[in-house]
Amino acid sequence: MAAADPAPGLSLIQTSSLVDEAYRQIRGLILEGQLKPGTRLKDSVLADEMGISRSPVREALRLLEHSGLVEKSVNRSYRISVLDPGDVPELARLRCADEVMAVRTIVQRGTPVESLAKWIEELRRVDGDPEAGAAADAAFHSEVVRLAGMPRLDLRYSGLTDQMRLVLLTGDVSWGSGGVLVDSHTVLYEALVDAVRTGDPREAMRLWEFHILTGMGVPDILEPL
Amino acid sequence: MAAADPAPGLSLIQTSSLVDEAYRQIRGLILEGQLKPGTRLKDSVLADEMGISRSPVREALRLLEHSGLVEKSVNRSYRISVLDPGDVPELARLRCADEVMAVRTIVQRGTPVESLAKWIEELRRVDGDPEAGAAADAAFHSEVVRLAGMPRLDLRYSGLTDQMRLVLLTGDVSWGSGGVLVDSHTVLYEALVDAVRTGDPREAMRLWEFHILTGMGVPDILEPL
DNA sequence: GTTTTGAATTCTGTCGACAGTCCTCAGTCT
DNA sequence: AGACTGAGGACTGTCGACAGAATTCAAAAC
Repeated sequence: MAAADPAPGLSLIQTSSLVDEAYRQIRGLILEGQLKPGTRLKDSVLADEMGISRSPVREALRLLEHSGLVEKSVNRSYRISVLDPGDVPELARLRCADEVMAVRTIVQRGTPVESLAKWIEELRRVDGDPEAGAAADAAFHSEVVRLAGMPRLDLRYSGLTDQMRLVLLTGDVSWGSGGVLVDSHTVLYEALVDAVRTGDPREAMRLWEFHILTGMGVPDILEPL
Repeated sequence: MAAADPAPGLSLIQTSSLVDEAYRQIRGLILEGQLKPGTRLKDSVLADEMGISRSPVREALRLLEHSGLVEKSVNRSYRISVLDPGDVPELARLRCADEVMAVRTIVQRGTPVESLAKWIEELRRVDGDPEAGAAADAAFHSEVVRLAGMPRLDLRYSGLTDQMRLVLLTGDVSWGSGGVLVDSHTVLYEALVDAVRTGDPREAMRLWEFHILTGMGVPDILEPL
């Protein structure tokens, strides 16, 4: 234990390990755009910059590789994954599969969905600010997935959002910046509320998928449900 | 570089790293049932048994944790994950989401699906042998996912099958052992062929989901598509 | 001017070591 | 007898070191 734990008081809960810390930091660097896709990542450099040794950094990089944010071949450095627009259709399909399953599960169980309203609110509040709009958009969709109460779905969906953020960082593509964010999500929300009330998820599923596919600019990659 | 590489000839292609080797071996031990769920895994012991040092073993364990086969808390050993029957519904939902998306994608693209026939064949050949039947069953479904041509889907589906195998190892649950494996899969196969011909995946999706849910013993966790 | 070559440097993969924490288990107290 | 306590050993988290492969860069050849 060498790194600076700035909490001198009672830090009972072990501030997780250096591996988790390194993972968070490197992931942050990538997703904040401070390191561009294709950049080479040398574990020794990263370890130096973070003031820790290479072992935890290596484990963190291995995890990032597993979740698709970095790539590597044997005896060769890690590189930040380069996700072109060509990867968007697959990501869109996976996202549809996950979110639609979340919607179905919520409806099947009759889960209350009011917690989504605050994100509609937020979308309205930040209307016009693309940055904040995208964040609220993402939060809305993550919240739906969370409501399904499926921990493994949560996990893989969050990996998916990371990869989508990475696609946007290539710069050749950008979606969802329309000014219709509020309206579009309001439709989804009301459809979900209806579906929970009636117990029939079909219309909500249809709308949800249409929303995702058009939002990501690939409306034609799937037959309508 | 200390471990025995038993290939003395021209091993040009680096036989991957010790991390991958450790990952494969430990995963094998778990899924073959040689280590029961809940068992404590000490990296030092594993490293000793494999004749390598702890570093690669630790990275491998970290990866296994990420894919859900082992669990751990800080400063505490890894343990083989204990997946009860209570985890089956979530796994079934995730499996439905993935396989149904694979079917839709195949139909949308008109991908040829003849490669599935050989697994129907195999199912007929091994009829009566539960072991081999389960293997052919799994192979059939993996092949469908592979046919969708989505690398990320492949990856996460294979993680899913690992977890399903782990559930079976608790011993409290067992599915799919009916003698109807051949018939059931033949129906799926023919429906998929039809769907590809007509371009309408709906009936195939319905049947597929029904097959998965009943096969895993949770027929009622989703409204029929 | 461009390409090739080869040595120096850098980086990765793996190892052994050390400090701190957790677990074990025998001994003690109620 | 059962619960508590406290050494003692065992295991994890992290580090620095070393060998081998990859990258770099400058000099030489075309």
